[in-house]
Amino acid sequence: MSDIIDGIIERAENSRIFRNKEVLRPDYVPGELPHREEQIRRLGTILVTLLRKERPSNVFIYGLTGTGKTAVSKFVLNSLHKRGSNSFKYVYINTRQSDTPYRILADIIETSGLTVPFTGISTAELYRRLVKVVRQENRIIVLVLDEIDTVVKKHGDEVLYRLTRINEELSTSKFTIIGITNDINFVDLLDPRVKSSLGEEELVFPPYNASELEDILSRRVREALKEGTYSQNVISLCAALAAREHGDARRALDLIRVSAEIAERGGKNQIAEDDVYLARNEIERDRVTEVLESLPFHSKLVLIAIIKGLEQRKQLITGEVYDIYRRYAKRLGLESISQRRVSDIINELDMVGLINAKVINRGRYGKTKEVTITKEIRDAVAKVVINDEKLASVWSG
DNA sequence: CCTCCACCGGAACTTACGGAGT
DNA sequence: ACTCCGTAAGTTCCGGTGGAGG
Repeated sequence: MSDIIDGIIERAENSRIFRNKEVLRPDYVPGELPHREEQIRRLGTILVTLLRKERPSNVFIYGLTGTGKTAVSKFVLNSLHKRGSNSFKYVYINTRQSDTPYRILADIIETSGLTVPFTGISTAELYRRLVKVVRQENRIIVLVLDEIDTVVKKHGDEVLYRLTRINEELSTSKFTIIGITNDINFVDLLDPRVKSSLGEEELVFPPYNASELEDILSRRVREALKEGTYSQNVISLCAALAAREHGDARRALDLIRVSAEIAERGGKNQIAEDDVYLARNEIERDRVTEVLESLPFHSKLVLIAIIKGLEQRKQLITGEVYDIYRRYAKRLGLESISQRRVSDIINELDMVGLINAKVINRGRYGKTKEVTITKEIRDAVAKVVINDEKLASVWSG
């Protein structure tokens, strides 16, 4: 057994291309963040008061995915923590993973070493426990809520309101909240009280342009890959492809990492431009696979109905999707879901980026949603679907 | 200018489940 | 044993609604 692992490690150590793969992973916080100096300075200025044990203002951070919001926040907080670890503690929570008030509270409490039952206890009780825990901490707690828009969209802003109000129940311990969002319009959903309290300070992260991305990649790659394994053309290509996606640095890093993996698997010593294109497809396929597997059965069936329907017609509307879905469900001997639910599923599929759905008005012929899908995703779905017996039978039959 | 289609989408409720507290 | 709780998936009910066609 262990020799299998040894073999893998050995091969990893003897990599032809990688020097340190970690550096290219999305959650890696680099020692330098080029082109984000301004944001670092501003966030740092807001948060230095932590070292004097004073509560900093709450901060709101806007910016699209892969513009360095999370990295800068972690970077600044880590740096300050090194200089005064007793004066504050910080808790990072991604609200995409912890997407309910209950989970958020549980996560905060758990950072103090206590365990909280997964379920069974009321949220109100959790607030009580939180206050108790925080009181014992006796220092400032910086709460970083990443992708804060996802909770608010699902569960409203009450959690935020209550968290900002916790300060009033405390004497020595204080909460500071850093809210990170990539949806700029999201503040409009907030209660004015929450809005003003949370937005004491605001920071905007603009997207990187192609040359900035190229610079970022070049620096990272120097650490991550061995010399002579990559050309400037390959870097430029990754940067250009990522720049097309609104300047997403995460995407650029993924591209170069997967390109390197592909080159390595092919036994090559150098990354070619073709590897980058292959990487792009592979990333897409992996994403689709992951999303698809986490979907409930009926959602998958609706997706197949959409794909199959689009093979017949140029465009599809909700009613047509529902009809096709119903036929499939019947063929499988399953009870159908309501059209209302299918409408929601279409929205969900749109949200995770598997399809495009947009509401259209066809005057006399009603208001509905028009659904489309890209060829890449259709192909990726086709490859995943054959692993499920039921789905495969519908797919081919 | 009005009608009316084919849905949209909010809200409240249901069911099934795993677990807590007492 | 019994009651209470959150989550996930789904249902029922129902008030909108943009614009082509009369």
